[in-house]
Amino acid sequence: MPDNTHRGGTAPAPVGRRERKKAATRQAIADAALRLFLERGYDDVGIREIADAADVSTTTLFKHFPVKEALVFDEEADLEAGLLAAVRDRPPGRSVPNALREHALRCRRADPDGDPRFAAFLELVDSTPALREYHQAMWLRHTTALARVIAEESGRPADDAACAALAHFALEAPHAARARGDRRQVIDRAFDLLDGGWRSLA
Amino acid sequence: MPDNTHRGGTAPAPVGRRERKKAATRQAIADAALRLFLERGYDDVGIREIADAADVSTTTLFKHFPVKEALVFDEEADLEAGLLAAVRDRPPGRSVPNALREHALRCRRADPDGDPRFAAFLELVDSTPALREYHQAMWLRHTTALARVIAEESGRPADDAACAALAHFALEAPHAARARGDRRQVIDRAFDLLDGGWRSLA
DNA sequence: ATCCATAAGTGCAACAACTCAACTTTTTTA
DNA sequence: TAAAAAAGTTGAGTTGTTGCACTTATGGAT
Repeated sequence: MPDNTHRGGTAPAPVGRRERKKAATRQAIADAALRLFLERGYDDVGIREIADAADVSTTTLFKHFPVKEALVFDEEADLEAGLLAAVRDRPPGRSVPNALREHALRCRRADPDGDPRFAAFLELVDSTPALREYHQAMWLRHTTALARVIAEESGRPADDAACAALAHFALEAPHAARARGDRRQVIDRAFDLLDGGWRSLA
Repeated sequence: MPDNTHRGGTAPAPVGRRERKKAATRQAIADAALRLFLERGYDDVGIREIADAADVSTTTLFKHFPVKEALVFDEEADLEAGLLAAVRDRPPGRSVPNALREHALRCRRADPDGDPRFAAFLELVDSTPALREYHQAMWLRHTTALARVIAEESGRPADDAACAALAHFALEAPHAARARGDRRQVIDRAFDLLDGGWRSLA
């Protein structure tokens, strides 16, 4: 039995008609959802309504997305690669924590010349508690992968406790700054803390 | 109008008959809930069932507890005092991060000679994702208070960004160690990181 | 002693998110 | 071309949670 069902890592090529159609419905659902959410707010749009708008039954909807929150983070699937690359491919001389700092600052910036839909998206997530929590939980799932890369880069054992701690803290840093006026400041101090501590490790 | 409705901080004295009865029903609900949860697991006990067991309507139940998870953390209300005290009253010469480390280690230890109901409680929380998350979110609500105390103790401005970062990380440390065999190790390394970083701050 | 505003509690119906089981249609592959 | 497999539908059910209209008890003021 030839296995053409798996998509090779980053390759987004849907091969059979089947998978193309599946991807299409999925996209239709996600699009309808995001449109409605942006129009009227996350909490004021029900599942049924989204399903109707995408011309799909609610059961079908839940076959594509496990929970309501997931409808929003459809595209945000592969940020892990970028995260790990930020550590691995950092300029020589830059410490691991500093590489993570730079990535954290670069990552969630609604830069003014990008398309405004992205800004609206960030605003939506940031202003909806359920989405914030879901996103953060999603983000933390990369902890072990990040810890492993840090271990490699610093010549420590793959399951080193210090690496695990650093990884977790680095991923939590943006969350620490939430709901404060001086987001940038807090993130900077947070990584100062981590950088100093990391250096002081034997 | 005399105000006898407020309870002075830590004073658990219900004065009027009314408040006594209210506290009684609340207790009855919480007891029934915890008993059922321990018997059959959190997810396999419904709200209606708990309400029945406590001989109360579901509406009444939700007037005492905002969400299902809150039924479990009835007594765990005032841990903040202990947390802040651990920083303020630390032995002379001990750094703030180290005081927090000690508190973290002391706090969530199901010490073997305590009553086994507490151990069962910890096991329940630890094995139920919904409860873990709720508990962590609850715990993080002390961030600002902790940050303020740290600021006082270290002669920094009350809203200092570094203090906010340290406070958040300290409260996250136990969470970082979750789902790992070497909890103790990770917590220790985490606070090593914070201690080293904190010293290296100008 | 009594009256009344208020708060606790009830019953019931509803909603939203999600699940389940049985069934139809389409596509793949053997 | 037949059959295995996957996508989708339908419809009814479960669970946490809320709203509404209503009763009962309590405590303070008259």
